[in-house]
Amino acid sequence: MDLDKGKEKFIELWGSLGSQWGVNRTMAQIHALLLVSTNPMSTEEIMESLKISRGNANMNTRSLIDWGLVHKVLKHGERKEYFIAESDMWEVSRKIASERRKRELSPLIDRLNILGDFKASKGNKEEKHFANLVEEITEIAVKSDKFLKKIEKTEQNWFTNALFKFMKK
Amino acid sequence: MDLDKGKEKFIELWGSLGSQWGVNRTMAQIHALLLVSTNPMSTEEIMESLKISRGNANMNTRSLIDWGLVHKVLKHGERKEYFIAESDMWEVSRKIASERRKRELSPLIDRLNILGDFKASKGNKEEKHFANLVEEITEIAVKSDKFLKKIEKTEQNWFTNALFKFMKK
DNA sequence: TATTAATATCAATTCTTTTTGAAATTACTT
DNA sequence: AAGTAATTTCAAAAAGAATTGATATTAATA
Repeated sequence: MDLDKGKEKFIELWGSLGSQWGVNRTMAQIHALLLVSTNPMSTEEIMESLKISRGNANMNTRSLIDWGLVHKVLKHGERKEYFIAESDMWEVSRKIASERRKRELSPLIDRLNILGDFKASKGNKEEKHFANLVEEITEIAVKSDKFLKKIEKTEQNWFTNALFKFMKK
Repeated sequence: MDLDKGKEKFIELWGSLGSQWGVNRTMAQIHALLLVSTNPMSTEEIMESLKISRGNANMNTRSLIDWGLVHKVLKHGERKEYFIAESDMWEVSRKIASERRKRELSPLIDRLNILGDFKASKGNKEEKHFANLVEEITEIAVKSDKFLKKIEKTEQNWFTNALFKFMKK
């Protein structure tokens, strides 16, 4: 497989994966495109490469910036903005974990706490069952949240080592 | 908040969450309904409770069974099938992790390996960059895969304890 | 083996999400 | 401050995903 073919396949792969980590196809494709590119790209170049509209390119590039996965680069003497992707993949994983925690886990915990008002009234079997369910889910959500927060703060090597030990048994 | 209102809120919450873990709204709602219910429910009852069509109820109930999150229950002397949800939430988490690993991580690794043929030809800067990227992603995917496999096999208490220690620092 | 009661299927429809592209806005440059 | 080159916005269109419901299939009973 030659380089261009490889890049193309990679963009395709990353795009189809996007939905798995909470991102639409175009956003994932732009990300992939910038990941494989060795130099910053302009909106025009992104549009051209992926055959997408200006609006689409603009919106999704900005989303990637919001996620912290892509950065603006200004070229000396040029008016146009260029974009470059964070290419340390451990850092990328951290950013995605962080963003999803904020967007998904935190609101979940808030909403579970509302249902948790139930804990007080452990009356009949039905109520116990429900209270217990909410409690268990809350516990898992809170633990996951802590776990991800930890990852966010952790050094790459420390983390991989710890994980490795952990997996050894 | 009274019990029925609580259950209703829970079903709504779980349904809206579904897409985050790779499942459609109805599938998540049926799951929630069976989780809060203290006794097995028939397709009719599910249709009625959630106000959904027979086809929809049937397809999504079967998906839940495929995921291992719901089981068929046969009532003595009755022709109808009833459904019940696995209600130990740690077990539920494990099943979801397991299923997603199989559906998402494994195929990803396969596809990355194809791109990885590149590793051999570390020629110019461009090729190095790309080979390196694919390698890093593969490494993360393989580590995650191992991690999830480990969780699949692990006892609940052992796992939570280990995770707890791990998070302590 | 005919009847009936249930489950499963899938083309058509509805609902949701993404994408387009033209117009509005912003911000350099002369 | 007028002109130009870029970015941003957003209503409408297209694409994609989920749902319906009528029909087909399966399997239990008489």
